[in-house]
Order: sequence, then C-alpha cells, then structure tokens
Amino acid sequence: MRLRLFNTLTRSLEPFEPLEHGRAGVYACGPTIYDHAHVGNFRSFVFYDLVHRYLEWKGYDVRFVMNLTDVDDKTIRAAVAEGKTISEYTEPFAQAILEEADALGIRRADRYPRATAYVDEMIALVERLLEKGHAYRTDDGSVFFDITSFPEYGKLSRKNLDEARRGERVSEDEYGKDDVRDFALWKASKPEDREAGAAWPAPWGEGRPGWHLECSAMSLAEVGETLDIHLGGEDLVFPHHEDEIAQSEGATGKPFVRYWLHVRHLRFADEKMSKSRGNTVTVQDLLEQGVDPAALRHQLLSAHYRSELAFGREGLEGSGRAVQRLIDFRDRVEEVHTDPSAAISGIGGKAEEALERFEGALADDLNVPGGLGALFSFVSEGNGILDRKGDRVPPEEAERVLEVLGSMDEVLGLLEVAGQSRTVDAETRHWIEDRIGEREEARRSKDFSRADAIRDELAERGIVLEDSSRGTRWKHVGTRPLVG
RNA sequence: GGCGCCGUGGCCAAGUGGUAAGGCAGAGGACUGCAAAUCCUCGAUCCCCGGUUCGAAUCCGGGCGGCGCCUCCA
Repeated sequence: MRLRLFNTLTRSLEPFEPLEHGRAGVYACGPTIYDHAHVGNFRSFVFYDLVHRYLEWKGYDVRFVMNLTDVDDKTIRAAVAEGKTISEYTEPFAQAILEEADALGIRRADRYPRATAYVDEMIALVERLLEKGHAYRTDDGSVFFDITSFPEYGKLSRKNLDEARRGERVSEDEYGKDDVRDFALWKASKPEDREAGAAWPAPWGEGRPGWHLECSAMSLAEVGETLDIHLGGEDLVFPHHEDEIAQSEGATGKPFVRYWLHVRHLRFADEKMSKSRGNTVTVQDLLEQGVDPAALRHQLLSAHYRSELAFGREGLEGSGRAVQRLIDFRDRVEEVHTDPSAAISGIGGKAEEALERFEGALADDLNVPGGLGALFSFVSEGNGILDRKGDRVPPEEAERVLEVLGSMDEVLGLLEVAGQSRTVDAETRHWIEDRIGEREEARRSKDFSRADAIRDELAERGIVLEDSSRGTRWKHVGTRPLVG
C-alpha cells in the first residue's frame, strides 16, 4: 500500500514520493527549550515519532532531525533573570525533554541541533539572501527579509498579506524594518543579549539570529536543500514555516519541502491545563504523578494528527486500560499451549487480516486511530478463538500472531513503552512469588480471607493476580492509578 | 474583519456516496471460592432544516453551536 499524506502546501492528499527512492529526509520543528515541554508539545513529538517509525517500518532509509531552539526572547529574558548564559539556562531543559521523550518511547532523532551551534551557517545563509537581493540591512545592524522579493510568499498559509497589512504603519517596532510584513533574519544586539551570551559577530554587526532562520539553516545543513517531509505544529504554518520557505527557496532556488505535515493542537478536556493560563501540565508532572507512560503515549496517539485531541484524566485512565488489554493478549499468546497436532484455529489468518487493515489505515495519511481499531478488533477475535480452543493452537499460528503484534508495535510503540515501565527486579519478583505461594497454601486450606488479604497487598503495589486452572499468574499493571 | 477547521452512542474516536470500526464506562449472562482476565448479549433517528441522488454521517445551500491561526505558541 502506497503512503498518502495530506500536504499543507496543496491542502490535499498526495502519494508520498521522496526525492530519492527509498530514502526520506525529515525535519521536525522541535521545542523552544526555555521551560519544560508540556503535553501539547509532546503530542507533536509523539506524532513526529510515529512518522519516524512508520517510514522505518516501511523500509525507508530515514534521516530524521529535530531542532532544539535555544535562543529567543523568552529564553534570553529567563536566562538574564537567573544570571545565566542561555546555554547554562537551556541545557537542563534539553536534557529533561530528551529523557521524557525516552520515557514515552520516542525514537532518538539522528540529530538534535541547537540553534546556537549553527550561527555560522545562519550568517552564511543571510549573506546569500543579501547577495540575491532578498534581504536588506537596517541602520542598527539588523537584517530583514524583503517579502516583496519573493512573489510566492504566502503560498503555504494562503495569506494575502497585501490587503491585510499594507496599510499599517511601520511601527516603533523594535528594529525599524521597511515594511511590517518583513521579518527579521538578524537582530542587532541589545544589552540583555550580551548579558546572556546571545550575541554573535556578523559582517553587518553583532546580533542574534531571527527565529525562522535557524530552521532553514539547520535543515539545510543536516538534511539537505530539499526536505522530503517537514513536520510541525499547526500554529507554525504562519509565520514560521512561511518564512522558512521564503528564506530557503530564496537562497537555494530549489523547492524547500516536498510534504508539509502539521499536527493539530490538543485541547484540555477537563482542568484548565493550558500553558496560556499559567497552569502548565508538563510531561514531567504527569510522570511524577504516576501516569503510565504507555497510557500517555496511547492517548496522544488516539486521535488522528489532523484532528483536535481531547486530553484529560478520564482519557488517560481509558488509555491505560486499553494498553493493558493489549498487553494481556500478547502475554496470553506467549503463554499459549502450542500443539503441532492441533487443528488450524484461524487466529493466524485473523492476525494477517488485521495487519492488512492496519497497514491500510496507516498508509492513509497515518490514520493511527484506524490502525488501533484494526489491532483491537483482532484482540477481541483472538481472545474469542483462544477461549474456544482452550488456548491450544499450532505453534506456527502462535508465532505468526506474535510477529504481527510485534510488527504493529514497531509503529505504535505501546508494548515497547509498557515493557519499559513495568519491569520488576529479581528481588521483587521473588517476593511476589513467595507471597503467591503463601496465598496458594491459604487457598488450599480454604482460608479465603487470608488469601484475599495477600491479593490486596499485592494489588496495592500494582501487582494483579489471575487464578486459573493452571495456577496463579501475576502481572504488573503499570504505575499507580491516578489520583484526583 | 481575513483564512481555515470541527459538531458521530455517557466519554474518547475512526469512517467522506451504499446503509455506522475500535477503546473506556454501563447493563445482563458464562467462567471463578470471591475476584481478575476472557467470552457472549444489549445500546447511535451520525447538531438542525432544505436540496442533489436509486441511495448521504458522507456531496451542495442555509441555520445553530464549538474551535484554530492572523509575527516568535507544538
């Protein structure tokens, strides 16, 4: 099945054809690291990861780069307030974000370039734009992009800036540009910039790069002149990505991006958790509160990336249960009694059908909810078959089911993350098994109140017992249930 | 004001012309010492009104309601 993607540039679904067959160059707009990333940011990062995983799953040789913006107004202000340089200030946030990304099963990008490490490249890019007449210098040593020099300006966001803004006065605005619609490539230094170590020498004067410039420079340096896919949040369409196009295409004369993908923002379903209300919910907060990372990942994947996602406690609970259902099924198949002489049960065939549906959904503009539907339909069918067959199937069928589940999880990463967060060390394992032994004794002597007490004791630690004719098995159901 | 999006069972959420995937929650049943897990059964006039069509949640028009972007927020 051929992948089709919704390209923001054309506002339509297009078959994915990378510039070079079998290879995919992807650049994702990462966070500004002046604070902890919140769940909304991570909706994007998890989606980026999905793109990354999907392309690798389909066999592409993927070059995946996500930037970390470590210089901008907020960063400088915050660093100065704490008496730090921007790198001292931002680095802990960069580390935190990468750790949280690990916790959520986000595959590492090939590179995480910091803007401040690419100032030379950015200066070179500005020089090219000046040479080509796309940019101009102002008296204070700033450089602006001249929008009128790039007739296609507005093609991504479909804005007609002529009418919208022309009448406005060139304001008292910070750097004195010719036209309000122009955007900064280079901002002349201010005292606080120097204080924070955010000032670099350039041919036209000391200053710091404009926001948009870094992405053009870093994607050019790390991926190439033409990106196959550029990812970002919906808010970045304008002006950020519009400006990137102007800069990059203005400088190289080549198409900047073949497919633009934008992730819709999430909406907080219950509490007012949005950052703008000063009530940030960071991933760090959630993990510290005991939210299961696999549940979080599931919820962030539960809506199509171009739809608004309702994020909230209730959804997280539901996601946790859904993930557990998946784990239980996988474990059940792993423990199934394989019997070479057993008749074909049909579970292998159902797995095959599910994989096909899954692939079809993902190929259709990365429809993860559709893919999850295929997966969970199969879980139901599979459980039904195993019930009817008494958990006895031919080995090749059991293997095939596990292969299919594993294959889907290469894209979804749910079992993978659940595995990370549910590990139990050997000592605890022994303790659990001892307790189960005690409980077995109690049950044999019909001392059910004692047996139930032991079961409750384990449950408080997230260990759930399941009795069956073959004995008692236990499982770790992840982090503690949510409070409040 | 400009551009754009959305409104599917209690909640979340696929489906964009052929008569409604999936998850969570809920009810009943099977299994269990009781549970847990699992299975079976049950639940949707797809916001409203018109229109196009043999046929619409899906296309068109109107209405009501919610939301995003319009210079540094993923």
